[in-house]
Amino acid sequence: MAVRSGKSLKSITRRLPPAERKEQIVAAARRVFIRMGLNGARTRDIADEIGVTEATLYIYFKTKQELFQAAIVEPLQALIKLPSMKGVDFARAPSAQEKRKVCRAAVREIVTSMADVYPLLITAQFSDHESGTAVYNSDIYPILKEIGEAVNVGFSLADRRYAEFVAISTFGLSFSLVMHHHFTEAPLDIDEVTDKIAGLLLDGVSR
Amino acid sequence: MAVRSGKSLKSITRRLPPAERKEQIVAAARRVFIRMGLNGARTRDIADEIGVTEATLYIYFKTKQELFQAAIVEPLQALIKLPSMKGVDFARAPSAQEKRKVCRAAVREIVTSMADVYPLLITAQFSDHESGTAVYNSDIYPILKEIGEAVNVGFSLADRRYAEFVAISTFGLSFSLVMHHHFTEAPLDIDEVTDKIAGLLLDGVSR
Amino acid sequence: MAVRSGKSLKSITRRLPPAERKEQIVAAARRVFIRMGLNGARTRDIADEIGVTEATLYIYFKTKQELFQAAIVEPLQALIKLPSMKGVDFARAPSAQEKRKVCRAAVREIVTSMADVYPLLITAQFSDHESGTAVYNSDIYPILKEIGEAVNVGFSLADRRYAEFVAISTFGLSFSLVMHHHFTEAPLDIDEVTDKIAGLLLDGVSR
Amino acid sequence: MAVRSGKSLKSITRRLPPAERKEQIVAAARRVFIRMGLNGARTRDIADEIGVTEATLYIYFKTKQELFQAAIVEPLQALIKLPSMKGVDFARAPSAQEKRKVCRAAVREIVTSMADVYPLLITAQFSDHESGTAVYNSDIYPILKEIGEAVNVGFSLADRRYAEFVAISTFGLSFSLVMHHHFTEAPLDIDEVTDKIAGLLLDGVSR
DNA sequence: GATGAATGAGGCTTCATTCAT
DNA sequence: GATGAATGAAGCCTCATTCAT
Repeated sequence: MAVRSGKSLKSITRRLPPAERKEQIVAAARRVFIRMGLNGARTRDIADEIGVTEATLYIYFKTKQELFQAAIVEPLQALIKLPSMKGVDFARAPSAQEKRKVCRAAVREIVTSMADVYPLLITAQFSDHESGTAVYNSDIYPILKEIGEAVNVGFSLADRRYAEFVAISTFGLSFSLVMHHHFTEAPLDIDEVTDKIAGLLLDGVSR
Repeated sequence: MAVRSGKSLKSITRRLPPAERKEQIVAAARRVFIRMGLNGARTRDIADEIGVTEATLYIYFKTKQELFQAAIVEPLQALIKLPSMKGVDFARAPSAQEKRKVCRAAVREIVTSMADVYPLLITAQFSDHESGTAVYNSDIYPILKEIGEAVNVGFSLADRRYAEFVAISTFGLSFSLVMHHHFTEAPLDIDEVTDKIAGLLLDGVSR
Repeated sequence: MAVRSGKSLKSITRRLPPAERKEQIVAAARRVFIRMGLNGARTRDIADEIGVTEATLYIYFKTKQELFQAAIVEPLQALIKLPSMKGVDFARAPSAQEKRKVCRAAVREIVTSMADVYPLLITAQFSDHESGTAVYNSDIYPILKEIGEAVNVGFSLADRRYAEFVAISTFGLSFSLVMHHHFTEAPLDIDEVTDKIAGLLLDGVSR
Repeated sequence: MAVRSGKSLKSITRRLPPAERKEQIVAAARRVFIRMGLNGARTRDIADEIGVTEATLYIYFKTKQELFQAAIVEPLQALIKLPSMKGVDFARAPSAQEKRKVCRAAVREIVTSMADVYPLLITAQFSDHESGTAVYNSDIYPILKEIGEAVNVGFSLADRRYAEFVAISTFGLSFSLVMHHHFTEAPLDIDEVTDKIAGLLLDGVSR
């Protein structure tokens, strides 16, 4: 009347196809890196997270750094490229009314993206000053510039630097609100936030 | 001019008054923690920075954590309390004109503070998730609430949550601009930034 | 000319007759052990050398030690037994002239053998002191003794110990010359070396 | 009747002057490296040998390699340079009788040196092929050449290559006899060995 | 027979921390 | 008060070895 139980609980996950295992490791690493930062994260913790040994990590990644790259930096770069202001076609918006709509759509996209990107962003950016600087200048800033261009066109701003300021501001607004919700664990209502930010950008603090 | 005996160059710094030495250590630690984060910083580096041995650090601080507290968290808390909206007396500002002035002054204070606080802030906040959360909820958020209150009164906003949004936004605007200047190493013109932020808050993106 | 299906280049070698595969593994192991020593050699390197996985090695050998035995120690023992002084029949050599010839033949055999044996010898002997001692006492020394006997008879030496000295010397002469040619990668002319060694043994340094 | 014993046995050795401790570590490392080879030696074993922790080793040496260098390679180089054939002034030896004496003195020096050098030599030379080759070509071979020159002059040999052969032979004779005594743990009588080797070199196997 | 995935044990090295001097 | 020597604990990584497929 043997029960044929699956050996130990652990063995349930044993022997995964490489692609799956790799993805599982990346996901676990991401969680741990986000929680602890690059230097605070222990390979041991990452391995434990999915019930494998540290040695297994090293079948798929040569070093902890490489795993950090795959778990944090690359996804960040991928996510960041996505929202690029493709749909944000201020120029073709005929009326002021229309422009507000386009602006709101753009803000929504940025906020949505920020919600996903935030944990990766701060992990990549603030794990140490040097690599954070690299990420900002090669990945974040170019996107901000792009947003600036769009804004420039949309609002017919004469001043390049002001356009950049607007882009950075939009980033800062999204960032701070997402950060707030991360730290306080309050839920994040994207539509509400979008409305508020768009309102602020268009008209300032509403009285 | 006496030959100042042999010893070593290092020994010139020997035997400092305790308070001075402690301050020297705190300053060195601050530099290193800011550069490397809590986990990336080595007690060795901190000691080297001022030409003492690691053992000396332990005369003044029981653990690295305690040194982090003294070098990063406490100064952050101190700096953060300072600007609190003491001068920001919207209520008493008679005209709209006057209110703009008061608002601008408040923003200036926040930006100035942020410029000082930024390195401490990200070091304390993003070294690891847990202690970052603690700092945010016990130190940052209360200040934001306070700012919110002031805004609330100043702009006669009915909505508490909107006031909070404005506070967080102001934080986010200052933060992002200071961050930008940190990463790009471009100089930071506080007056210019203040004008832009205040303008944005009061009227939205200017056309 | 058929396209020989897809698979991988590697798979061409798949499924070898056991004896062949085993010999292939032994040969690969020998190369790697000679290059890196027992402790420096990695099972990974041995497997890579012939395009199989490490697991395959363990089908044929229980441990790395066992593989070392099969790849280095056993061949060494086999090679060492071969030359034993079968043809070296000093006793029956009638004239002095004849004796010189016999001696020269014996030296030639030893040098030839040393050329083959040298890499195995140093690998087995110097990988670690303990097992090196075992090999020397159980495999090398007995042969040297045998040579000593032959020499004893051939030169009618009264002294056993002197005969042993001659045997060890012959070993040392061959060893050092082969070693020299191994390290300097200069070619080894066996006849030339034989002549020189035999000359030295028979008459000393020739003037 | 307190015995005032020195705490634990271990603590007897605690806190040594750096130079002393360093020498102690080098000596311990030498022993272990000689026993186990570069790759077989464990830093753990070296530390245990003198009752310190592995961490202590790393105060004095940056890596295991560096320790190997200091414990094996450098002493080897130092010892090897010593015997150089300073006193071996064949040229000025007037009679054949005199020359035999000089030759004997030279052999004695080489044998003595070999007795000291042997363990270092095989450790440095046979730990792995690559670094062994380097040591042979840069340290051993030049000395052999020098010996060859001396021999060349002493015996008025026309042939450079033959002189080199004599040098290598002398090395091989000393090496094999010392090796024999190392492996068999028989005592080594330097005078006896010298006589035999010198005899062999001068007159060949004596009948 | 061979592999591919995985592991346990352990290696080298670093680091925060201690303590006698 | 400061140091210099030392350490315990742990970190990253490698390697021989196993085993289900």
